[in-house]
Amino acid sequence: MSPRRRDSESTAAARAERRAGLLATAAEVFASRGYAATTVREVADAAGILGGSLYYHFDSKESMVDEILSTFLTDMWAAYDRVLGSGLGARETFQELVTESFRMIDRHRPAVVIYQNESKHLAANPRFGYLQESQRRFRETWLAVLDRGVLDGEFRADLDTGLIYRFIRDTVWLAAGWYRGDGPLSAEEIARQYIAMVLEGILST
Amino acid sequence: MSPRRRDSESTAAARAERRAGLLATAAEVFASRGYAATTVREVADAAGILGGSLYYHFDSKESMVDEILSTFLTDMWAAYDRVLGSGLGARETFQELVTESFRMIDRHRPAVVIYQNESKHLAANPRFGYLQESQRRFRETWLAVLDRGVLDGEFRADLDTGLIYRFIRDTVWLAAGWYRGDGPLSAEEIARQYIAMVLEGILST
Amino acid sequence: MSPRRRDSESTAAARAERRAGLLATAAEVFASRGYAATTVREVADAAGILGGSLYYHFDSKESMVDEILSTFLTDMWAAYDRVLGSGLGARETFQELVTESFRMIDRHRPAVVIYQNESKHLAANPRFGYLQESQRRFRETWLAVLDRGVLDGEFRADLDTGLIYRFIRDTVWLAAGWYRGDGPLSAEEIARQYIAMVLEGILST
Amino acid sequence: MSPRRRDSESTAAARAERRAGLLATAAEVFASRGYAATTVREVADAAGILGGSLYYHFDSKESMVDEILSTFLTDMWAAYDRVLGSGLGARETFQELVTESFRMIDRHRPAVVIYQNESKHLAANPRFGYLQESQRRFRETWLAVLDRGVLDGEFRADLDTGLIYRFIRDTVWLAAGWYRGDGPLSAEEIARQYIAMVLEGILST
DNA sequence: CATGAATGAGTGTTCATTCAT
DNA sequence: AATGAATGAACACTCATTCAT
Repeated sequence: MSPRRRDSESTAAARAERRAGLLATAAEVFASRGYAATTVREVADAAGILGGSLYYHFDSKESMVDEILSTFLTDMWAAYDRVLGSGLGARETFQELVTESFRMIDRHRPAVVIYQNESKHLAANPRFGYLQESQRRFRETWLAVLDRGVLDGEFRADLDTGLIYRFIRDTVWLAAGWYRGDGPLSAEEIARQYIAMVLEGILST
Repeated sequence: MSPRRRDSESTAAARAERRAGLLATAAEVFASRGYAATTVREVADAAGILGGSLYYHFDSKESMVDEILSTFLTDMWAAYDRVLGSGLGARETFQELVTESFRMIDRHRPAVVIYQNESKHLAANPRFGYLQESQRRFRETWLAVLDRGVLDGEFRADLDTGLIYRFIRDTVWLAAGWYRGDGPLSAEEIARQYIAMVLEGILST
Repeated sequence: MSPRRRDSESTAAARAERRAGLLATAAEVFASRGYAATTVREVADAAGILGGSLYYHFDSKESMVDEILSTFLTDMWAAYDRVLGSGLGARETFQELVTESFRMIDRHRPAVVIYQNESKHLAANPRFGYLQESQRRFRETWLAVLDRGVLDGEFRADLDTGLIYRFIRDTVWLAAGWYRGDGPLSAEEIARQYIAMVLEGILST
Repeated sequence: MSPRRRDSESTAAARAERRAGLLATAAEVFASRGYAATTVREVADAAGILGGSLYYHFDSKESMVDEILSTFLTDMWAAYDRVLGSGLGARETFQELVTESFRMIDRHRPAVVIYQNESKHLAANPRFGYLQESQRRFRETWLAVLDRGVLDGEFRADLDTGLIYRFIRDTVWLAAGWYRGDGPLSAEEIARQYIAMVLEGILST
């Protein structure tokens, strides 16, 4: 490795690190104020620079959310695919997917909040076509798990799986709105309680 | 009734009807595009008038959401209070509250969507202080039902009621995002399935 | 006089009276809030009718000021012409013109205030060409009186009459800004004090 | 002085200079068109930039007049206080205050015009409370000078000082409406003539 | 005569974005 | 990398004016 190469690598790495830091800041602000309601200046203020300076790092405000959301979704699908590829039964797959979802909230909380609040509006933009694609796949995945569970006799036969899917999807991601990483409950603990509720119900037996 | 009174009544009624119609239009647009992202001109376009004309009927964009949300909340609390005052046990109260919630979604769908998406940001404005108050009361009400159910032995003793409350709150209102009054499922049918899931779980027994 | 004519006369008279009443109201509002800053609705509110209703009586907001100002100026020039045609000397003419000016303030206070505050801006509009014409004649008249007074030896020979004219013009009309018809001083009393100051100075002798 | 300090000083100075230049332009436009009737775009046009660009330098149209007027008043009171603190008699104080006033017109002509035309309306806004305070002090100052002059026997005993004060106030500031710095008369020359008129009258002796 | 609803041009202001330095 | 000044389109809102009733 020549010093020259060393330099260009370290500057490229430094640049990537700066981008990531700025994106983390932006995600936090977008999540708390809402993407549309957040001004570029607010993001810049939070990062300690001037509004115009952000444009050295990013093409536009839109490209910031874009990167935030796609990073999160890539990570999420990697985790989901790991679960789906491990040959578990419906019930165990259910448990693992829920658990991974809460872990995602733990790791990407601002991104999940943005995803939950803004993806419906953003999806109208062709640039964010992958959001619709991801939602389609998400639905497909969950329905398959639920349907197989019914078929295998693990889940109740009278379930409207389309309906149950919607309830699950909504609750899982909305937890990002109130989850605090520093609170008393770990992501795994929350997942356990949630799984217990959905699998066994809240009635005493 | 003199003709005079008749006239003033009918014009007052006509005015109220026009307001209500415009508010319904505004609610629809706010719900689908988001309050902040919706321009006054878009609302006016949807109503078939010009932007400025809305200001003959309303003071501001803000006063429109205000009226939309407070009308919904007033109606909702009337229904909730009817249930809470009828002396039912925890489990039946739970069922009735959930059912009423889905009926609200049926009757006030756009308002519920707005409430769900925007109330966090709007609540920062003193004018919308009633949103925080309503949320506080909502939480109090549901926690009381859940806690009593645990105490009475109707609900499982190991529930983290604070956590369950959050899950219920999220799912119930988020259903407004996908519910269609003209779809195959009535509000009562959706409520029944939801109640079954939460009370008994999705496992086969 | 036929009853027919009587009717049309009385309605014409009633209409003229209504106009005059509305104009008096408008003048008051224009004077206190400023012409540009006053909305048509404010004038209508003060008159106890709705904004649009004013347009039954007047073509436009502009035509209201127009009528207010031209009525005042017509009255003023009639009084000035009476003085100028009575063959008085420079000093007595001076005294009489000042006295008439203060009487004008007494009778047309709101109009004078509007004239003072707005005529400079209105004069740019061709419709108000008579304002410039009136100002020209006003200057001519006063300069003639001052110059004759100097020539006749009644006024000091070292006066810059152009300068003195401006001072007089400004003070005389500006008095409309603070004069109250119901205050302790009559228009004639104020005129006397003003004349004494300008003619003899404020030094003790 | 390090280059660093040099830089930050020169940019801060450049910024202040730009502000001052824009304010001078704004004052000119406000004075000639009237504050309310002037649009922000007109100010910007006069400055050779676009409407929105003004908001990089100023918070609002209001904050521009605010700065214009308060700068003028601060300067004026500094000059007045210098005169009042120099232990002169009533007559000489009178002469010096008048002279300083005309010098103010010379230096702050547009600001004086705005002050004269708009302060009555602006004073209704709490932000401009200092206008009322300044007017109160102005009146107090002049009345004290006139009253002392009467007491000391320098001014005529039969003066209604309240009335004379109003005349003086009006004329002095209204001169800003016609004074041209490049005209034939200097501020001091105008002051001399004005003082002569008020002190000794215009009658020949 | 007056109302009530609407128009449409224009106002102050915001904000994502650009670019010379 | 970042600044600071500017752009220009868009926004919420205002208001003189119109007109059917």
